[in-house]
Amino acid sequence: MLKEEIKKIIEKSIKGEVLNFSVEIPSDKKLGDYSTNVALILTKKTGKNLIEVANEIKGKIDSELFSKVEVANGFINFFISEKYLQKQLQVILKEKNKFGNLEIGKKQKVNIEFISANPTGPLTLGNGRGGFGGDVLSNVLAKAGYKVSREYYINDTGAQINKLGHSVIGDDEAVYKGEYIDKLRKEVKGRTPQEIGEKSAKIILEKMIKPSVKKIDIKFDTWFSETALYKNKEVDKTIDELRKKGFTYESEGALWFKSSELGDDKDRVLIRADGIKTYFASDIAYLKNKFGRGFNKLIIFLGADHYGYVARLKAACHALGYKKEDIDAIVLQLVKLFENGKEVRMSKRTGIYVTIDELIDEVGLDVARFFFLQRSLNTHFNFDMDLAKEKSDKNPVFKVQYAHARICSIIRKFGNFKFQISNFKLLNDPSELDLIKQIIRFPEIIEDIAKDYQLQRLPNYAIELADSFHKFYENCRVISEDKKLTEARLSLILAAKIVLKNTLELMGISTPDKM
RNA sequence: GCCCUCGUAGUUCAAUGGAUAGAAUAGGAACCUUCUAAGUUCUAGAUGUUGGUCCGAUUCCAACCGAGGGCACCA
Repeated sequence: MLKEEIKKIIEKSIKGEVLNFSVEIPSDKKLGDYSTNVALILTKKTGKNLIEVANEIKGKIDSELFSKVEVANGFINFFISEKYLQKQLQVILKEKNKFGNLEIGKKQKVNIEFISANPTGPLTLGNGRGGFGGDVLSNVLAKAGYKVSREYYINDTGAQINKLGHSVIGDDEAVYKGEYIDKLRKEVKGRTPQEIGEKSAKIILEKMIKPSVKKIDIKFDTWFSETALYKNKEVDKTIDELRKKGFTYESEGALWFKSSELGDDKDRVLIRADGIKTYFASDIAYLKNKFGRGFNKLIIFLGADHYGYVARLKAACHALGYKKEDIDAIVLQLVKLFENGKEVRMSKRTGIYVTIDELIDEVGLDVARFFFLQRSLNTHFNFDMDLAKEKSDKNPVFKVQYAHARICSIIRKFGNFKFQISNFKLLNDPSELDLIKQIIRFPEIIEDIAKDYQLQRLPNYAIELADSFHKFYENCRVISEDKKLTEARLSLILAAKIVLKNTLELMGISTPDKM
């Protein structure tokens, strides 16, 4: 990666100094393609004159990578040489859809658990947010060299299921409402609320949740049932282990976990006084089960309303002898629903919600994915269906897809060709070089997301890449009388196509050949 | 009361402590005889408040104001 290479060159020129400097892309193109603050940091440490230090470092930098190195305002700015950029095209055309594959994951096994909505009703907007996030993060981590497994945890036993049973029966303990409950009432027969609840949960999972998951194009490797943890006695075994290790105590008839000793703000009940095990008990067993399957890292998507869970999960993790750092909890803020400018409280219990299916039917999957992914997961999200519908035709995803379609159209028109590396030196129009600069950023985007999970980098990058292509398209005609130039430009747009496709596919968005 | 998240153009969102705060939409003005105008070019417009740290703060710290969430023998 270019950024890494530049960093190494700088480190060489300041040998002996260990500094936490950065290399970044400046906001203004006039300030170079990449820039470093190393002189500012070094000056602060040594107290020497800034300009002198910067020039001294600049003097030691000698690389074919740069056409120009400048000192300005204490920053050292690098201008990438045309030769280097032209050479990169070859790399992309050779690697094709493998371009951007990284090895930072070192094939470590990662388990990503997301959605995991209770089987008590349809998937809603919030589940969509988590669903797209989990799916795309999985894609990115896989690209970064991790072995990724997608998992959906089904809470198919316990209090919620009992309440579902009551709701289907329609007695005074009913909590869930909606058409699907009325439908289940006609279909499901059973002796007890528990039995009816369990049967209903199965139907909801198979007939509602799984089809919705398929509709938003997510494939889970594992659908993990909570009931299985009880059947295999894993919950009991886990509680025993905690007991033996001295992390539990009895009080007022209940069994408690000493989570407060491990970073949580209070202790938590594992077995209630009435003998019923809490969800937390099975969640610990589930945690142990996941580590037991050999995962090096667990990523868990949680809604903000489950935020309090993070501390106790980490406490449990520690108690069982695993490292807290091996669990990454991603908390996503809730989606608020607006209608006609007013907030409407979403709740499965009141029957007021927007389902995933409705969203996809209204705006389409590509728009929905792009729309959700553009927002950071920890920002509060106000969703207005009318507004979303109105704006969906103007969603920037189309601009990105359009760039891909335009490229396909040109290639269709010209037909097959073989690229000649020697022709790449003809690519020296500013818009051509800009496009190459955008294209080669792709691996850096993957790396950044793999590190900080900020998925919105992906749609943002996609827009910038598409913009660069469209500008190139306006400035340079691909198919012309000049055979060599035509071939060079065809090579360029082919490389752009590869990266556009890679980017869109990571987001789970289609790549149309025609629009 | 304690804890977490958020507050940026009219609107919806970006911005590893960096230079003139970016996009997209909505507004104003241009560009199709030329590989797709779902595009391009120009224009106007924003960091809740008050302090602090720093050469430099949207970013870190403190307080305040506003919004959401969490602090159960609920999930």
